[in-house]
This record gives sequence, C-alpha cells and structure tokens, in this order.
Amino acid sequence: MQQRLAANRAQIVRAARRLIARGGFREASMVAVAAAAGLSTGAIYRYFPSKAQLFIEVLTAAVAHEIELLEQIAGAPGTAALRLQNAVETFARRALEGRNLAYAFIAEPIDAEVDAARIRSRREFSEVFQRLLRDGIRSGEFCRQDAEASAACIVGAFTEALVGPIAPGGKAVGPQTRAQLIAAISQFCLRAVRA
Amino acid sequence: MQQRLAANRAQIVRAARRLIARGGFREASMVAVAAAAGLSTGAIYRYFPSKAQLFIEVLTAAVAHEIELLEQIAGAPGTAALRLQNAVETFARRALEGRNLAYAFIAEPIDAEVDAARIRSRREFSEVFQRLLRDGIRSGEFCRQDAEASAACIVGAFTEALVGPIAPGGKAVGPQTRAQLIAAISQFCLRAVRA
Amino acid sequence: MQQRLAANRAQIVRAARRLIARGGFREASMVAVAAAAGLSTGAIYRYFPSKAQLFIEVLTAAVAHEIELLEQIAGAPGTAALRLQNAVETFARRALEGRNLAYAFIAEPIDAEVDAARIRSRREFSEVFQRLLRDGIRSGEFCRQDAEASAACIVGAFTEALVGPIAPGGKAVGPQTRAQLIAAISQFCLRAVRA
Amino acid sequence: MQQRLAANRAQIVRAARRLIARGGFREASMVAVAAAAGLSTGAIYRYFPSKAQLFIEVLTAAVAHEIELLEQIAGAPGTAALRLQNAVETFARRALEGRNLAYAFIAEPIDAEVDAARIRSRREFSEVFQRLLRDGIRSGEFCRQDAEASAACIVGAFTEALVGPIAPGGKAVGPQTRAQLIAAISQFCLRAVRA
DNA sequence: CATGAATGAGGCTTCATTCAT
DNA sequence: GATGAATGAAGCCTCATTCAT
Repeated sequence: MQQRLAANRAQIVRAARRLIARGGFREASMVAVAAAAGLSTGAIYRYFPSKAQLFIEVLTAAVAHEIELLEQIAGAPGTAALRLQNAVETFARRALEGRNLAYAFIAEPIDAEVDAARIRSRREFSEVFQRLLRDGIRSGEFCRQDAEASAACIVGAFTEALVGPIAPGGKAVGPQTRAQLIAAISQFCLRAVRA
Repeated sequence: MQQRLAANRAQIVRAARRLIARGGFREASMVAVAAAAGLSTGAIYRYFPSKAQLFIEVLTAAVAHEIELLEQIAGAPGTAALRLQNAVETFARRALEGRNLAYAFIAEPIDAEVDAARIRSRREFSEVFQRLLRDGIRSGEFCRQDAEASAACIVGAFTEALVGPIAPGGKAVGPQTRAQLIAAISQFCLRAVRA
Repeated sequence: MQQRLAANRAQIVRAARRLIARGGFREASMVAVAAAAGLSTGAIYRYFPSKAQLFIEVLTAAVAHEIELLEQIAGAPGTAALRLQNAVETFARRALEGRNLAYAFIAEPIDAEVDAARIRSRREFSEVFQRLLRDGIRSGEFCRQDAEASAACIVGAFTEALVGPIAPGGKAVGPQTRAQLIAAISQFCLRAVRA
Repeated sequence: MQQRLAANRAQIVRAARRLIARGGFREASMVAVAAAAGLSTGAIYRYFPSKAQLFIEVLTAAVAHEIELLEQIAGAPGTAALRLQNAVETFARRALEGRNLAYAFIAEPIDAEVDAARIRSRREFSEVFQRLLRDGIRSGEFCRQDAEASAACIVGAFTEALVGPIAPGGKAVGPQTRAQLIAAISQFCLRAVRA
C-alpha cells in the first residue's frame, strides 16, 4: 500500500545517500543503489524518472534537513556570537560524524542538472550564515564585513575539516581530539567575524 | 632519445591537466588526453601504467608547483601577517583564475588511489600554512591557536570561494568585484588568526 | 458479468488501436494501452495472453471493419468502374484521414506472429479488389489482366499516397489539395484497368 | 590499414542491411549488427556515432544505388513508355529478389532522424519516376496527369508486390510465375499513364 | 477478478586497456 | 617504440510480463 511505497522511496534515497557518502557519485551507480535498496534497477524508475533526478532529491533532501537544524540554531535567543558558535560547532560535529552533509558539498561535475541543484543548495545553506552575520553586524557584535564572503569562508572552513587532510579519515579518533578540533574551528570563525 | 621521452611524458601530464582544469575528470578520458598530447592512446601506457597513476602524477605535479610558489611567499621577509595575507590573496586569485589548483582540491573520489594522493597533496599544502601560522604565533603577531586546524580553515575558506555559491560560475565578473572578494577573504583570515 | 468483460475487452482493443494509429507500435506499450483503456496492466493479461496476440486482434478487427465497408461499396449496384472509383477514393480518403487502416498496411515486422496476421489481412483486403476487378473484366468494362496483380497494384498505389513522400506529413493540407490528390490516385487506377 | 577500415565499415553496413532486410529495424540491434559484422559492439562506434546514423547511412546508401540504376534506365534512349516499362520491371524484379530496397520503404517510425532520411530517400526515388512521366507527357506518349501522384502510385504499385500478400513470401516461386507477375505490374503501370 | 509494483532481460552507448601492425 | 582499432565490461534506461495483495 501507500506506506510500502513511501518506505521504498525513502529506502532508495537512503541507499543513494549512503553510497554517495561512502564513495561519491562514482560509487552510486543505479545498479548499486538498487541493490542497496533491495530492489531491482527497473523499480527505481517507478520512483525517480532518472539518475539525475534521484541525485537531486538526495541532495536537496539532505540539505533541507541540515538547513532546518541550522535555522533553529540561528533563530534561537542569545547573542549572535553564541548562536554562530553553536551553529559552527553543530555542523562541524555533524560533518565529523560523516552525516548527511559531506557529499552535498563535493564539487565534481556529474551532470548539469545535478550541479545546478548542488549550487542552489549550497547557496541556501550559506544564506543562513549570512543572516546570522548581518544580525551580529547590526548589533555591533561583529565587525563590519562582507557578510556574503564571510559566510562562504565559514562554510568553507568547517567543510575543510570534513574532507580535508586533517579530517579523521580511516583512523578512529578519540572524542577528546574531536572536541578540540571542533573548538578550534569555532574559535577560528568567531575571531574572524568579531568586532 | 631520452629527451624526447621526457618531453612526451611532460606533454601528457600537461594535456591531462588542461583537460581536467577545463571540465573535471569527466572530460579527461584517455582518448582525449592522448589526442590533446598529440600521441596515441597506446603511447600513454608506455609512460603511465594506468589512468589512476597518470592522474596521481598530474595532481602531485600541479600541487608541487603551487607549493613552491606558496613557500616562496611564506619564506619571504616581512611580518607573518603580511606574508599570510600575500599567500591567501595569491591563492584566492589563482583559484579564481581557474588555474591548475582547483581540481586538486575539489575532486570527488574518482578512484581510491587518486583520492589518497589528493589527500596527501592537500596535507602538504596545508602544512605550509601551518608553518606560517606557527611563525606568527611565535613572534606574537598571531594569537595562540591550533595551527593545524587554523591552516585547514584558511585553506577551506578560500577554496569555498572557488567552488561555492558565491564563486563566479559562468557569468564573467569584473576585476573590481574580483578584487573585493579576494580582499574580503584575506581580511577574514587575518582577523581569524591575529593576536 | 459477461457484458462487463466484453466491454473491457473492446475497450482494450480500442485503446491499442488509438495508440498505434497515433504513434505506431512504438507508442503502444502495454502500460500505455492499459492506461488508455482505464485498466491495469495485469488486467490486460486476463483478456490477451500476450502483447502479440493483442496486436493481432487489433489488426484483424480493424481490417475486418474496413473490409466490411469495402464490400458494401464493391457490392453496390452500378458499373464496375464506378464502384472501383468509389472504393479507391473512399480508402484513399480514409487513409489520408489517418483512420484505422494505415498501420495495418505499413507496419514493419514487430513480431513474427503479428506479421503473419498482417499479411493475411492484406490478402483479404486485396481480395475484395480482385473480385471487383473480375466483375469488370467479365462485363467488359475492364481489359483482360491479372486481377491478383492489379489488385495489389491498386492497394499499393493508394497506400503509397499515405506513407510516401507526397503524403501530407506534418503540415496540414487544405481540403482542395487533398481532393486533388485523391482524384489523381483514382484516375490513375481507373486508367490502369479500363478496357 | 586504410583498406581494412573501409572493409570493416562496409561490413557493418552490409550486416545492418542484411538484418534489416530480414527482420526490419526490430532485428537490427547494435549487438546483432556487431555480431553479424564480426566485431564488438564498441567497434561499431568507431565507424558510426549512433545507431540512428548507421541506419541512415544504410538507408541512403541502398537508395543511392537504386537511384543510380534507375537513372541509367530513365536516361537511356528510347520512348518514354519503353523506359518506364524497363524501369518498373527492373525494380519489380529487384524487389522480388529481395534485394536492397525493401527496408527503405518500410514505414514504422523508429527514430525521428532515421524517419526523416527515409522520407527524403523515398522522395528522391519517386522524383526519378516523375521526370520520366513528365518526359512522356511532353512527348504526348502519356496522357496529361498529376505526375507527382502518378509517380507515387507507380512506386506504391510495385512496392506492394514486394511486401504485399501476393509477394512470394516463404514459398519458392518458379521463374515463370515471377516473370508473369512482373509483366502484370508493368502492364498495369503503363496502362495507367499512357495517352 | 483487478491492481500496479516489481522483475530482469535486453537495448544503446562509453571508455580504460590491449595488441597486431 | 608508436599507433589506433578493437575489446568487453559496465552504465543508464525501457518494458513485457508476473504475482502478492
């Protein structure tokens, strides 16, 4: 029934997300997605008209979820600085946990359609940070600056922790090291914007 | 003779770099590389055992060149702050000009081997910034901080300007806008590390 | 009950005929036929054991209808020449109107079974013209000739007007041009058989 | 070398032609063409950029050959009637021998590109007959008539002998029957156009 | 009986790699 | 050594047919 279909659809998206997160678009072939979702390749096409559309949905769904979280944090009461710190730390932590976000920021052009969706998603994501920065600039907590560029820098900074060379690749890292890294990143960003 | 072989090898690497820079790994098929190098596909395999190995060499060669430039800047006389500013601006500018570097930082996992090389290259690149930061911390110009994390943040920050949503995608951007963006990025990074 | 089943069956055949007439066998997938018939794909298989059998029925039903029309014309009172002219013009007109018949004559081999049915249908169709020709030969209106071959030539002649290069492809054609074409075809056929 | 390539190309075209002639476009899958040509599927794409382009070449090459033959006959000295008879008989004979032409006239739409080429080819073919008819009308041998429509009728008439129900399908037919059929067709056409 | 989601083979196309010339 | 035609596996997608509900 209805439920089963929705479950399958979600299963497909999850499978695609998992594969992309693990090995990039390269490893997320339709055959692999179907196998990981426990369906036949043909079945995928009942739910998505093409590989590009599936990937776009995976991307936008993941980013939508992250943005929701982000806006809760950004819209909470408190100083802009605290909210920024909270946002950066939350997302650095999520990134380090390898959840949901990584692949959305990866850049290799796979397909014009998908790429357009990726750019849109990144912009939306970045805009939440921009608004937070403008709040702080208005209230005098943050120095005057190009909020658009700074938002990009912040996103880039903690994204780098995710895919960059200091990201804990295969080797397991203790929770302490992790906490230190997150703290370092958030301090970096706060210093960069503070008045 | 020896010279001709070396010339061919260099020609292949250059051709591959050009193609990757233009359209990502996706456009750099072995046939395209061979054609661009003025050789046959078979000949490529006299110089490189596989596509992965060729790409690894392309990557490391490009990064080696960038690191050379970077170390000149980082090792020049002057305050750490000025050298950092110089380094960040130079690389932001190079990235915006779409030269050589971009693909080395943004590539999605094409191949496990290539990806390992990419991570190594990023680390080397990041390490130059680390040394610069440590210099500044020692001299008191920069505040005490996790140099490794900050270096990653700096690299991430200007990389984001390259592939992120504020990057000048297709539309040409005036030199003034460009200069403003670069200035904004470098100011961001300097504020973040300064004492 | 019985009636409902028969109605469904007829509905399926009509849906298939409509789709084939519009876009050829290529557009008549089982899913499309089912949708057009307001039934599920599975239901089609309660009425027809396979796609081939459905198409065969579509074909023979359509041709049976055409033959009925044709025999009315051929069996009407009047000279053989008039009846032939009437028959040719009627079918040229029907063909130009894109009704029902076209695909039965022009289909390429989709399936061995279907093709056999197509050939049989064409023969039946042609035989009505043969009988008309024999009438005319017997009465002296038409010259002595191989009636079987002539019938085939007549059918071919106006079929060509349907799918051939002078057929009004996409561009709409005025009723005058149409009438002229039909007249030209029927004159051609009459001259060919007249004593 | 050069020769081998040309031979392969010709082999591919021949293989495709053979398959199309036997079972229509339906049986001429790229895999089947490759197998029949003694090559791998990938190899086909060294010679033709797509299935559509291969089929277009097969079509136009075959028709070009037929048109060459046809123009020799149409351009020979002699009365228009004799030349028309000669042309019709030659092509009826060729059609009965199942050579080269059949598939070029078959109508199932496979692909927009291929279909456009098919229509063009048919038109070219028909135009040779048109010119012959106009010759005869000018010289008074043929009655006044719509040459375009008559040419289509002639082509249709003998094409019908090829794919129609009286065409000797599987059963072998004696040379006498064959000759009679051809004579009947040509007589039909001549009567249809004569003054 | 009807539904329509699921299957799975098969179609077109690409491309890293090999090997006869 | 160099060439580039050939291979063949793999990718995306379609669709006739089946079967659990």
